[in-house]
Amino acid sequence: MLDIQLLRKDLPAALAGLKRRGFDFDETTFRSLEEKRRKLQARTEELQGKRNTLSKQVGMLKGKGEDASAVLAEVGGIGDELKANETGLTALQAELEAFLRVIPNIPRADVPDGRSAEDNVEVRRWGTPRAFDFPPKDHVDVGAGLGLDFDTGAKLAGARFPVMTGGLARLHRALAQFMLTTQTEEHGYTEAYVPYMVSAECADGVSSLAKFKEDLFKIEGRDLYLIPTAEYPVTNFVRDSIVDAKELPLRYAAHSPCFRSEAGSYGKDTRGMIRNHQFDKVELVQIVRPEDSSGAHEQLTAHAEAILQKLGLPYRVMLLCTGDMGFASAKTYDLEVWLPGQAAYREISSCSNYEAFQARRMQARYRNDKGKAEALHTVNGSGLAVGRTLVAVLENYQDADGSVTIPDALAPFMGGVKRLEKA
RNA sequence: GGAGGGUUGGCCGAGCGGUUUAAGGCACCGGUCUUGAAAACCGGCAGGGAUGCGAGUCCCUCGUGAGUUCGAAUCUCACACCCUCCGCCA
Repeated sequence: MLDIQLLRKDLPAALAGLKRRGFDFDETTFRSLEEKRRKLQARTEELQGKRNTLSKQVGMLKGKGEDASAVLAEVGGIGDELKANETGLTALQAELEAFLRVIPNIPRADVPDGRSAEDNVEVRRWGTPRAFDFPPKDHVDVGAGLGLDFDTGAKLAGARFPVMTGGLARLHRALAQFMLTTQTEEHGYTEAYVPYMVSAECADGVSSLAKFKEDLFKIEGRDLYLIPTAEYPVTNFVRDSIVDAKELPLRYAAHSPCFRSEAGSYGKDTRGMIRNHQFDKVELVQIVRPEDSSGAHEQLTAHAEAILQKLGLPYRVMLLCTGDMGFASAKTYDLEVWLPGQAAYREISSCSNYEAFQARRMQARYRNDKGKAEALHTVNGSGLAVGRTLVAVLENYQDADGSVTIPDALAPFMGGVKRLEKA
């Protein structure tokens, strides 16, 4: 959520920022709501003040045993108008709040303008794609003989649910373990185990539930949603609280399954494990002072990159343009891993700085040096998406005979298994 | 599923219709004292909002929402959440 003070004090600046990402801000509605609110609030507070003053007089008169009927008659006349004003004001404020909560974040100045992924900017590249002396297969074909089974997944739950068995399932587990261990032991994150469902309130704290409800799986009859990423529960650790500045920065790494309805992506990436309803991810979350978020964002991105480097997977870092960023983000880097089967770089991690946008939505604050409660900044990113990393390993480490060599970094987690071979 | 208890500021905790503009303590900040620190003492200290150049003034908030009342943390109703015990159960 944007700072309403910013909209009140410098609307043109906010509008310019929103325009960069192609958001059509309804200025007429906003100005009209604000004007109505201002007038109604002033009148309501005036009446409330009057009622409070007179009621206190009643108490004083009665305390002294004097007659209060004149004051009672006066205050009685306020009742109806006050009631109507209060009701109207509450409704108006709710309307304003709802209006504000569907406005996206303003991009940072260093985010390039653009309309779509075409306009994203490559920041750096790591590794050299391997030269194959045979035509590399994609992960579906490589995995077919190794325990990757979409037919069984479809029988159990429908399309976009993978089943893995044997060494492949082990590799999947090893990847998650490797990521979590690296992030906690080498990069200083605190491991977190979290609920895989969150309330509507939490969901609306990290993104806009009103806007993106269709992307989530809802639990029938309950105010609970399956999490699309561990960012949802972890970021909400600080919801409705004022964190002691001494505790900052907070840094958490959480491994969880992620559930996404993928509504609107029909026909996209229907093959394989690129886009599924359920996948695992190790998520990195940093909760920091405002002045530290930019540095934390770079650092967290490097922490995600470290996983790809240790696995020897070539990748590039893309700075997303204004038109391709997520709703809540002020700046986002995507990591794209090289997939020989597609001969393309594909997203495997997304690292964003939300600045105070999420913190304001969830009332997450800290006490600054002046002793005032101030909105925190939140930064997060995948470190990494486990399913897509498995895809990258299968495709990059495949051999001509259909087997897959296990990257050295995974050795401690594979119990001596060095290669996955067809049964 | 059944029974009971609870929800007050950053934290703990008093308060059960009008000297509560929410006592007191802890934490935190500033000061006195001290070689320095601790202790002690003195002072400050909830959040959000309206308005004003400003000093300030005012409004809202005691889990949430309704209700009673001139006036509600306090009384009534509904709901949510937490805790304890019983049952069931990985």
